[in-house]
Amino acid sequence: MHSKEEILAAAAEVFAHHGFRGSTTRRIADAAGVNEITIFRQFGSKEALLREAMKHMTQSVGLAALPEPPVDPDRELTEWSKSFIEHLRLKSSIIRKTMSEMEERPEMSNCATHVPRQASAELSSYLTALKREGWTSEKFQPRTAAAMLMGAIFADAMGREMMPDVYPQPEAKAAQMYTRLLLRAIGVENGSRRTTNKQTKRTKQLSA
Amino acid sequence: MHSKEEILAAAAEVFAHHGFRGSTTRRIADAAGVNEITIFRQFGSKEALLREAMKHMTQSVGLAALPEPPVDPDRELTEWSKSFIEHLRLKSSIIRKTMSEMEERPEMSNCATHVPRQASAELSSYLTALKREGWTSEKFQPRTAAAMLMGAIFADAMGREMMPDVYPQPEAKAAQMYTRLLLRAIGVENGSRRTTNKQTKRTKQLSA
DNA sequence: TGTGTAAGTAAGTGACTACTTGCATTTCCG
DNA sequence: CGGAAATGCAAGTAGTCACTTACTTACACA
Repeated sequence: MHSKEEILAAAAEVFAHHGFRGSTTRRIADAAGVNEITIFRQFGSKEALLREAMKHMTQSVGLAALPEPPVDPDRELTEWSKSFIEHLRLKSSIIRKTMSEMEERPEMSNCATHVPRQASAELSSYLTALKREGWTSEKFQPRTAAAMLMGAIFADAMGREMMPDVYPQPEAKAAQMYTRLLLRAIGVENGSRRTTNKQTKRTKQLSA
Repeated sequence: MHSKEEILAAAAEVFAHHGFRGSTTRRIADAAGVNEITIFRQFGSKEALLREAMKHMTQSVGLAALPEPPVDPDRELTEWSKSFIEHLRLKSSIIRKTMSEMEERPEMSNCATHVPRQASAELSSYLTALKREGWTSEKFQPRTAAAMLMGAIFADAMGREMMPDVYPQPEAKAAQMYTRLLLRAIGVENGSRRTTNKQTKRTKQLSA
């Protein structure tokens, strides 16, 4: 009974280091401190185990929330970016493996898209709110701006280890620097609102 | 003799689809229309073959050049971004595989970092030139801005296939949209220079 | 005390892997 | 034409892979 969780954790760990083909049932069993047979009795096959391990892992992810409506865009977005980059860095190995496996094992990576999809939706709606509430002075598509910030953060988290000289220093400030650039791109400055009377009816109702 | 090139091409193709462990010598030989033994006689081992295939492939990459000094930043940067994203999309499979293999086979991915490193260096120096020549109105670190644009483009090229709804539409305009956002972030507008007397001595000499 | 269930041990199956050996065939070039 | 180099074919080696079978041990619970 206790072994099921351990096997799932071990499978995720081994997969992160060696990919699907490198995740032999022997290695997973050793990592879990369990007999190889137990794996087959509990999960039926290597593929079923790794599928379940994937599902199990994506459930326990929590991202910093973005407030609705925005109050302090610079602070809020920076915090969000930091928590996002931290998450990506922690899981960078497993993300790289999953991405490389997506053509041969689409079900696995489909389940892995859940976190970035949700992050993208939240960020997009936050940027839409910024626009609606009059914080921005430039025209932009929220989805494009969101993809740009998330893309910069993603690439940093994936590539810095391999090419440290390409990414900004210090590593700890990178999320903040990308966030500042994005805010300037959409015309948000100094934490002050451009206009205050741009709220929609719905928003007025909500804040009333 | 003629088979050597075909084997290298086939190896790259198979590696792009199946990764290192999935690139069996049998599969590569079949893809190249060659007997499996020929591979061992020509390259000695599977690892040596894939190493050579990697080197062979990275040599034939050409990126759009960025002029020095900048003349029309919007046009030039957009063209550069387009050629960069096109290159990444063409090679997205092999890039994903190489990235996922970097922990287990560092030599291979070290050779793969050559293109992005060079692109980063060129873009950074172009952005530095923009600053020096007075095109920009905002403070920024060239390397950070370069990482942001390249990161957005990279993430788009890697992830759009898996999550099309997260990235801007239409696909063909994505590079341009990221470029515009970056130019606004660093304060370049309308193709007009902010100041004209900010040139350094060296630049004046060159233009004389 | 007896029974069911989860776990372990030992051994093995067939398929696939990288790689080798020995020999026949083709291709090219002087 | 002659000889060397490149390539193909058949067979095989030693190892690993996922997965199975048959049997044993440990423990919970009634």
